[in-house]
Amino acid sequence: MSADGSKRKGQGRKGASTDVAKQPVRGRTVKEIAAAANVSVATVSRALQRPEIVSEITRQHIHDVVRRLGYTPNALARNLRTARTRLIVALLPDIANPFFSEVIRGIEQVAHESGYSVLLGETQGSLVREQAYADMVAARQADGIITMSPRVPSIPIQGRLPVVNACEYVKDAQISSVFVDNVSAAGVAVDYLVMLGHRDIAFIAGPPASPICVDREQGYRQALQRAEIAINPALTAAGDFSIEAGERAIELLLSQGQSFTAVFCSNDEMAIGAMRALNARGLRVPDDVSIVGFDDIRFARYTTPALTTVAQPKNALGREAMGMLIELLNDSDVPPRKRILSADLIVRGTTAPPSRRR
Amino acid sequence: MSADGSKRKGQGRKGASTDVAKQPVRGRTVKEIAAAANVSVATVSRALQRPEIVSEITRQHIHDVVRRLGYTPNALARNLRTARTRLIVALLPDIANPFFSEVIRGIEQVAHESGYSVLLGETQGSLVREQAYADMVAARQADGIITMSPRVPSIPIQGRLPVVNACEYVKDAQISSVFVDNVSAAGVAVDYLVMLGHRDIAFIAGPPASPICVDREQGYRQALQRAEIAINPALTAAGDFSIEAGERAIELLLSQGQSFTAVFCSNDEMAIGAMRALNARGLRVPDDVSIVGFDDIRFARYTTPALTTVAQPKNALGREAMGMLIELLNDSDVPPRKRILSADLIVRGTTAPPSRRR
DNA sequence: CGCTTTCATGTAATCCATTACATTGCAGCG
DNA sequence: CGCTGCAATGTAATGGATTACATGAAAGCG
Repeated sequence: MSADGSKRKGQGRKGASTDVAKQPVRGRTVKEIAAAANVSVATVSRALQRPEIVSEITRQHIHDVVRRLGYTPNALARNLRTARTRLIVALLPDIANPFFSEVIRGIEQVAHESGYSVLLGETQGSLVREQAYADMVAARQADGIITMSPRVPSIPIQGRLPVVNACEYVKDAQISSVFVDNVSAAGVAVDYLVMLGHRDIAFIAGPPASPICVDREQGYRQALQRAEIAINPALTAAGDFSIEAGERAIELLLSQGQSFTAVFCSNDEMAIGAMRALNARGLRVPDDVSIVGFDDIRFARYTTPALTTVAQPKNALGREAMGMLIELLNDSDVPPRKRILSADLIVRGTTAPPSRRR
Repeated sequence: MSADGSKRKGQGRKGASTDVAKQPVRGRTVKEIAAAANVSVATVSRALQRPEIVSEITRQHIHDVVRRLGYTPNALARNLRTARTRLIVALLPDIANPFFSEVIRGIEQVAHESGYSVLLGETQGSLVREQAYADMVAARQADGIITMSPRVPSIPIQGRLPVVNACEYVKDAQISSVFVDNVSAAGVAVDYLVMLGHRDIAFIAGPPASPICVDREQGYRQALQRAEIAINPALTAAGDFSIEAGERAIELLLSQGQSFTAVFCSNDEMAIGAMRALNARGLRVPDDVSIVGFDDIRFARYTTPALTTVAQPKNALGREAMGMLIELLNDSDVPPRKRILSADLIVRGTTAPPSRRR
C-alpha cells in the first residue's frame, strides 16, 4: 500500500481543486481570500479590520471577493491573537425568574454601546455550573462575568478576574457589586404597613444564604422596632423565592393558628404564592390580609388585585453592573467598589388598612 | 500633557520580566508549566487531556505543578486547534417570556449529558442580533445554534450550519425543527369552548410573521367550521404576545361593541392581559367571558381564576431540539427533519359554559 | 537630482494548545 | 545477539488571524 503517498495531513485538501465541488463551503481562511484576491493575508486582514488604511481600490476588490466566497474570519484565531473576545457572560440563577430579565436588558444596553456581546448562563444555583461558566473567562473564551448569585467568591480564581456582582453581593468579598439598599427598602415597605394600621405583620423570608435576604429581614425587624411592635419569631416563615414557597409559608402560618393582618414577602413570586394560598383558604386580599412583595416583576401589575411591592431599579442595576465591568476590563487595577441604588415602594391593590374583624 | 508618550497600544508588556512581580497571575501557558515540571509541552497537554497515556509518576507531578501554578488551558487555542468548542448558543426572542425558560431547561439537560455547555442569547426579535449570534457559529466560537425565532432562514449562511429551530418553524426552510401541532392544539381548545356551549368566540392573534401563530389561527377557524359556526372576522384581534397586547385587544373588541362569550388567546400572556382588561370593564371571568390561553407558562396556574390553557411540552421541545442539534453536530449530513409534538389542553378555572345574560 | 516622508503592501513572527511523527529505552522472543 | 514491539516522551507542524517590521513606490522639498 506504499502508505506514504497520501499523507492526509494538514487541511486535508492540498490539491484544492480535486474535490472542491463536494466540499461544504465552511471554513474559508484569510489565506484563501488573499490568494483569490491576489494580495497578501495582511492586506486582507487590514481591509476588514481597518479599511481606512487600505487603498480604496484594493479594499473594494477584497470586499467583493469576501462576499463572493462567503468568508467569516475565525474568531478563535482572532481572539487568540488579540487576547480579547468582546464577549461577556451574565450568570443568572434562574431564567424563569422575570426579575432578571430587565436587569439583563440593562446589561445588554450598556454592553452594546461599548461593543460587547452578552451571553447568558443559567446556573440554577449550582456551584458547579457557576464554576464552569467562570472558567470560560479563565480560559479566555469571554472577557468578564456579571453574576447575580450571592456566591461570587467561589468564582474568582487566580488573581482578580473581571467579575461584577449584580443585585446580590457578598459580605466581605473584594468584588465590585451593585445592589439596592435592601434594609431600608424593606423598612419602607413595612413602615407603610404599620402606617396603615397593621401590627401583626408576617414575613416570608428568602434563602438565608443570600445576604440581600438577610438584609430584607433586618429591614423588616428594624421597622417593627421603630413602631415599637414586639417581634414575633413565629410570624417569620422560610422561603426560597418560588411561588410554591409562598403558598407553603402561608399554609404553615395558618395551620399554626398564627394571626396576622399583613404579610411582607421577600420577593414577588412568593407574594403571588401567598395570595393564592390565602384565597384558597377563603381569605381576601387586601380585605382580610394585606400583601407586599419585593422586586416588582412584570407580572406584579397583573395579579388581582395588583401587587403592592418594592420596585428595584432593575434596568439601572444592569446598566450599572455592566458599566463597572467595562471599567474593570479597561483597567484591571480599579479597586472593587459597591454601588448601592435605592428602591421604591409601589402601592397597588394588595394593601389596605386592617379590617375590624380578626 | 505631551499627549503622546504613552501610546497604550498592543499588549502593553513586551518587557515581560521588568514588572513580573506586579503582574497578575493570569495567563500561564503550557510552556511555562512544561518548564516548571521539566517535561515537554506535549507531555503536559497529554497529562491533562488523556492522563492514561502518561506514566503515573509524571502525571502526578504535572498535576501538582498545574495546581500549584494555577493553570487553565487557553480554550481559544485549544478550540482553534481542535475545531470544536463544545458550546452551543440558544437564541430566544425574549428572556422575559417564561415560556422559554422550560424549553431552555430541556436543552440544557440534553446538552450536559453530551458534554456541551449552553449559552443564551436574547434577540428581542431583532434580525441584527440574530445574525450577530449566528455569526458566532460561522466564526467558530460555538458549534451550533438552537433558535426559537420564526426567522431562521436569515441565519444559515454559507452551506448548512448546525442550526435547529425549536418551538417555531419556517415554512419551507431546510432546517430541522421541533414544534407542536399548533393547528390541532388550537382546534382542541376551541372545540372545548364550543362544547361548553360558546358560539361567539373571539380570537387574539399573535404576530402574523410567525407560522405557528398562523397555525393557531387556522386551528381556531377549523374548529369553528367543524361546529358550523360562521367565522366573524371582527372577532379576531391582532396581538404581539405581550400582556399589554391582550389588554388592548379586549378593549378594542369591547369598544367596537362586539359581543362574545369566550376568547381564545394565542399565548398565556395575552390571556392574562385579556383577563385584566375584562375585569377592568367589570366583566367576570369565567362567568361573563371564558378565556383560554396557550403555552401553559408557570404563572398560568396562579392567575385568579387559574388559566385554562394549551400546555406545550416545553421540556420535551427543548430536549428534542438539542437532540437534533447533537445529531447534526456529529454528522453534518443528516437531512433536516421536522419533529412535531402534541400539546394538551389543561382545563382550569377560566372556562365555563356561557351565562344566560349577554 | 538626491533625500526624506508617506502610503500601500508584503513577509514572517506571534498568540497557545494539540498532535503527528520521531526518538529513546527496554522487554520479549527466536 | 539482534530484531520487533511497545511505552513514554520529545520535536515541531499546525490551526487562522493579527501585526511588527521590512520593502518599494510615489510624493514633497530644497
